[in-house]
Amino acid sequence: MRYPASETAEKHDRILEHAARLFRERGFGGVSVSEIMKSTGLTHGPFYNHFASKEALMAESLAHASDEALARLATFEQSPEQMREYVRQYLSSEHRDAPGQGCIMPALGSEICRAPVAKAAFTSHARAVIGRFAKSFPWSAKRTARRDAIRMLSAMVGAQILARAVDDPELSEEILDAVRSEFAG
Amino acid sequence: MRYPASETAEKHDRILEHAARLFRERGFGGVSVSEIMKSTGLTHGPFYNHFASKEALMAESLAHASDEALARLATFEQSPEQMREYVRQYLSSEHRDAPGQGCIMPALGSEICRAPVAKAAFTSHARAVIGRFAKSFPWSAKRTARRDAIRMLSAMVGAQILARAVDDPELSEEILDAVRSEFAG
DNA sequence: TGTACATCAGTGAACGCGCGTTCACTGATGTAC
DNA sequence: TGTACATCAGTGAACGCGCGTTCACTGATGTAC
Repeated sequence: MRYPASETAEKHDRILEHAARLFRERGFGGVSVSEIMKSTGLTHGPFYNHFASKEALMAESLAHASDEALARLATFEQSPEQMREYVRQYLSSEHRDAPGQGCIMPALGSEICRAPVAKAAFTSHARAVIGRFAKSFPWSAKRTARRDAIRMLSAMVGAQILARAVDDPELSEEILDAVRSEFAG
Repeated sequence: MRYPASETAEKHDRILEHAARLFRERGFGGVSVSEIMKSTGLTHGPFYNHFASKEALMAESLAHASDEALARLATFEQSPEQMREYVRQYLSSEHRDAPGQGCIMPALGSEICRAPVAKAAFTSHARAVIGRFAKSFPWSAKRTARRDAIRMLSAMVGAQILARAVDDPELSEEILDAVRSEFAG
């Protein structure tokens, strides 16, 4: 049946929101179109009224998660100390244990390497984050800020992946702590 | 039909070898049992003569790749300069472009986070690599060697994932170079 | 050494299942008059 | 303002497909005598 026009855009966003969370929690391959639609309270049929394919949703949900992440990052760019706090939160066990709300890079990194459709959104996200880090983090020298930003981002992403992949809670904490203390005291 | 007993163990190893390569290239979900068997020159049927399940193969092939990687690492532990060369090779575009022969951490990291069966093998691999790095890399202070080793491993894994996930060859090289120059001049 | 037979890795058809995607149909909403 | 009808997002059955896994069967190998 026909629905109020206002609801259509809202539903599109709701699908995106749920997809972005579920993909990060379980990976692209670990979530079906049906599950995503069910989690928004619909059947799987109208999915194709909103998206051309699952791959298109993957790309769009990545862009959506990127927008959200960059907006959140912006709230930390007011001061050097807040940027350190951002890094502290990134490398927290809370972030480790909630990939669904967290950074797309550790959550989907390995899969994005093999998903051509997803690479464009990932690339522009990575570029944006590197630029923001270079600009806002209290580096010792402006000249090497960009390089330092890349080093920090690499360490943050790697640490979060290792911390999540590891079986032993103590080792997991040790990994987070090692990188946290390097950049955020 | 029955086959010479000597061939059985050899086939087991060949399946492991091909699985370890294919999983790293395409992810656990991106390779079917049939494909793995076909690539060893067999049909899919006898797979279950060798392994209890696909999950069991995932775990065993991870352990196999870990053994190989640690043996390779050992050949670089003769001198500090060789350890730097190891890092240089890890962060090379050759490694980036050949995940099938490369490190399991960037290749399967995100997926291992969600694959309980794979975490034990991953953990013991990570622990071993951290220990070797701490012992053999020319750190400025022995007291902080372990922490430094974790930082370096995190940055290496993160950089390789970012370099692979990124669409733009220039940015990809920049990421590898930033971390390479930090640890290996 | 030669023969008869049990073994068991490999074959390939078949299983149930869930996937991404399609489509004929429904019926409240928005619109034309 | 009231009525008739076209619209189109949602429904849910159905599609072909490939997956992991099973199993009755095959036949060269290894073994018992």
